[in-house]
Amino acid sequence: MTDLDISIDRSSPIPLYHQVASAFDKAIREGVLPPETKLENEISLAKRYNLSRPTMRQAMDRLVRDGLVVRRRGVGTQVIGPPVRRNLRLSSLYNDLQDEGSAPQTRVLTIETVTAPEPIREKLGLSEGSEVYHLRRLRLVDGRPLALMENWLPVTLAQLTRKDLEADGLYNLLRRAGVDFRMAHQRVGADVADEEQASQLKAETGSALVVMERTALDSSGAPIECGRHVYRADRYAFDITLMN
Amino acid sequence: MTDLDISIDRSSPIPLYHQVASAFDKAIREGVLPPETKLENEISLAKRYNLSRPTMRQAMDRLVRDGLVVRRRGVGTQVIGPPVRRNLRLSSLYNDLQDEGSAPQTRVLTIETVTAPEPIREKLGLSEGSEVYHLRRLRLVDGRPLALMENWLPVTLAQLTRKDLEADGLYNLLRRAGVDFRMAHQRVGADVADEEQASQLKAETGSALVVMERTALDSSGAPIECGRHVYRADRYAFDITLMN
DNA sequence: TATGACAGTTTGTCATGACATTTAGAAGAA
DNA sequence: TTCTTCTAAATGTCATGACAAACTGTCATA
Repeated sequence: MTDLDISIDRSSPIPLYHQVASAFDKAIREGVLPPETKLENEISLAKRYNLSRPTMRQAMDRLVRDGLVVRRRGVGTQVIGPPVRRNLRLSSLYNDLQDEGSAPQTRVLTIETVTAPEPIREKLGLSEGSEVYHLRRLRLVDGRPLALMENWLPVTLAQLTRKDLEADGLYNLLRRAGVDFRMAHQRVGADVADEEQASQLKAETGSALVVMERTALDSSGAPIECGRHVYRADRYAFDITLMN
Repeated sequence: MTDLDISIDRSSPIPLYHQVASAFDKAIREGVLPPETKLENEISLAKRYNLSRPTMRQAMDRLVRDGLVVRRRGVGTQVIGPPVRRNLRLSSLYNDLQDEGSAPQTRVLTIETVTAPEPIREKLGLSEGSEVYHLRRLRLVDGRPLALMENWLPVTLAQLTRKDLEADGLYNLLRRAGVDFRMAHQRVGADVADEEQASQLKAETGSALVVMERTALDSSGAPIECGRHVYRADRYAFDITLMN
């Protein structure tokens, strides 16, 4: 049972429940409220912070949903522990590498506009004869090849140049062009490197590659982009956390 | 704008907000409320179903969190569409295959208890000299080999026999023994098949394998089990949906 | 015709109040 | 000593009421 000192600014535009939830979130992350700590009951917490009980509950709802605390009827509320990093957000290799503190580099191997080949046309839900960008790029980290990336997207989405693509990640460019990413269907499998892949990735022909295929959708559910990326298996894998 | 007929049973132990949310959930899944349908405002919905507005909001909160509807202040509430299958639940290959309508079979190659090797001891957070089960199994579907699975778990968790393991999935056996799964950290990569793997999986030596490593934790955060599974890449891949 | 202001609409936030359900511990009975 | 019942504590559900913030559409003015 711990008393947590929180300063609540009632003149702030930030909702009260959000201020309280954030303060508890921070205290849990920083270990001020360690796992298994029993929190005061809702009624007394609400009194302590001079809030109504539903407002206090709303703050706790947030923490429960974030997996930081557990509530049991008749018992009380207890800290579970710091949040689990699940890797479920729609991101890009470029952004992921940046988040890790790496400096991703891109070499554009192909940038062309073509009439969408049949499987691409289907994946992107385009009509016959639609034009798409066909991109092939090599991604390097610290000067070392990591992935070969092939992507297809409608030309109507954005104007892309070699220079753009070598300066920033594709998803960043699309976002800047107003594309509204909502979700992506992703499949992770494996393959072995052929001669060209091995050459580009500075690996042995026949070595293992992690293969990721993805179709990204915007908020109306329309496909934006599809692609196939292959990564050196000795340098990359996909981490995720599954929950019950 | 659509009127949805809902029967609410006020004598039922099921909370009112849950009954309403379920009815809307069902209507959205079944296309009765198709994507982009504008729902009535909260106040009039609450009146229609003879509920208080916070109760109606609580039902809508559920739908918003499940990604079925979107709410905009000043505008109203709109159906997004049926839920997206994200594959984020902690499951097992056995259960996944069953869910797909397949009949998984298991051949036990190794079942032994050993003193935990150092990397396993660390992964499972065990003390020096602890005994663990070491399991190696072949999983087949329709008589065709799909995956080679190696798992390690403390002997204190359950009594496992060859017969048990060939009759049911490991996770099912552990659940039946009272193990409380909470989450698992999973990594998906790639490798190439050595001679033994190729032989067991009826594949070519040097062919691509999808590699999944996982450590499962119980609800107290203690590691339960860790394992490394390799799958024929031509037969299996990991599908997931990422959201923004 | 275009822009800005205003009004109406809808969701978001917050409060007070009350009852129901579940849990754990204590007390009583066998 | 063990089992059952009861009580207190805590969360879960639900209601009424009120104000704030964001959005859209309409109207007036330049």
